[in-house]
Amino acid sequence: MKNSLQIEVGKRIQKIRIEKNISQQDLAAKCNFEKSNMSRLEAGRSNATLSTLEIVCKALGVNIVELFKF
Amino acid sequence: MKNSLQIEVGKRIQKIRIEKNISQQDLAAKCNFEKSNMSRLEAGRSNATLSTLEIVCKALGVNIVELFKF
DNA sequence: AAAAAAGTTATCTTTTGTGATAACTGGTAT
DNA sequence: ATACCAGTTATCACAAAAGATAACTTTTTT
Repeated sequence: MKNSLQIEVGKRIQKIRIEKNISQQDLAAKCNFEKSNMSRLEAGRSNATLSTLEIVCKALGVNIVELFKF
Repeated sequence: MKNSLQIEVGKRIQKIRIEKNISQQDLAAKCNFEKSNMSRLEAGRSNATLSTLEIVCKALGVNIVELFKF
C-alpha cells in the first residue's frame, strides 16, 4: 500500500488530462514545467505539494477536490 | 491570494480537529510530529505534501477529500 | 495568583520535492 | 528509413518541506 495516495492522485490527473484531450507535454507547458516532471507526477513517483497540485488543477480547469475522488 | 490554498487546508484541519475535541498537541502526537509543526500546518505556513496530509487525515479519522471541501 | 496545558514563532539541520537536462523507447506520419 | 511527437527514466542542483528544539504568549485549571 506504499505510495498509494500518490499513485491514486497521479492516476486522477492522467484521467482528467485524457478526458480533456491534452497531451502530457501540453499540460506540462501550461503548468510551466517539464514533461519529465509531469510524467513523474502522473506515475505517482513524487510526493507532490499543495502548490504543485494547485498549479496542475488550474491548468486542467478543475477544482483540486477532483484529484481525491477515487 | 497568495498561499490561500495552504491557508484553507490549514483551516479545515483545525476545524475538523476541534470538532473531534482533540488538542493540537495530541493530534501532533498521533501524527508523530511536533506540536510546533502542527501549528505551522494549521496556520497555512507550510506547503504540505500529500504524505503529510495523509498522515493528518488518518489521525483525524477522515478522508483526505474532506480537507478540500471549502 | 500560580501552575499547567495549549498554542505560536523563530531557527536550525536533514531530507526530499521541484525544476531542468539528456538519453531513451514506442508509436506514427512522411 | 527517418523524422517527429509523446511519454519515461535517471540524474543533478537548488529550494523548500519535514522534523526538531527552545523560548515565548495565551488560555485554562486549581
